[in-house]
Amino acid sequence: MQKLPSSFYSRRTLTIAKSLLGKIFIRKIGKKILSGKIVEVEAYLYNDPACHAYRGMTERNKVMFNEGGHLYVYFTYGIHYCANIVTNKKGIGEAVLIRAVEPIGGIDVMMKNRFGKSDRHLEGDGHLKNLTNGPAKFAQAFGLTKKQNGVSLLGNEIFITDGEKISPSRIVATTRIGISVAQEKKWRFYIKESPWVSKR
DNA sequence: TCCACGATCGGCT
DNA sequence: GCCGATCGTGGAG
Repeated sequence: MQKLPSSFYSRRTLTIAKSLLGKIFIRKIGKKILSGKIVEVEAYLYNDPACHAYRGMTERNKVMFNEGGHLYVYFTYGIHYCANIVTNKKGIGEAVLIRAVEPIGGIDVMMKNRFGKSDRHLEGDGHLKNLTNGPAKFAQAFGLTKKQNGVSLLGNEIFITDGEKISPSRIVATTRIGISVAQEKKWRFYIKESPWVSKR
């Protein structure tokens, strides 16, 4: 499958958010290849009070001001990491949060990253569905931490490829989760009826 | 320098 | 359904 080019990431953030659904997020770790189909995202725009970049550039959010096509990973609640795709042109400060993926390859590694082991019995539906159905769960399963903050998605370690084409009628737009401002904006997008979308 | 709080998750009631 | 964990960040002073 084709790696998405820089032109994919330099468009309008809301356009990118919707077109990321169905694409394949890939991380290579040594010989292992972790992959998952993106099923749920949220968009964060520069003039949006819920966006980390809303108040301008800081030490934490400076990666968001790169040109689209970089990974922005941040630490929150003293425990979790969340991973975003930086979007739009250099200096703007926008991103798309990956909220959930459908695991495809490297499930044994994801199991180990999430639960500390990869025994076959853990691959029962309970644990499998709980693997990547949330932003911090996805980051943990794919081993994304501050070390990956700022990585280019045009390189060979972490990138996104073409996947399933999702028709507009299968895309649901709703309000974003877990924010205290700009709660009216319907900038959370997910694939209708996907079992891998986060709860709530 | 200080301190309130967060783009969450999992365990407990 | 609710609540606690746990700490880096940044806005306030």
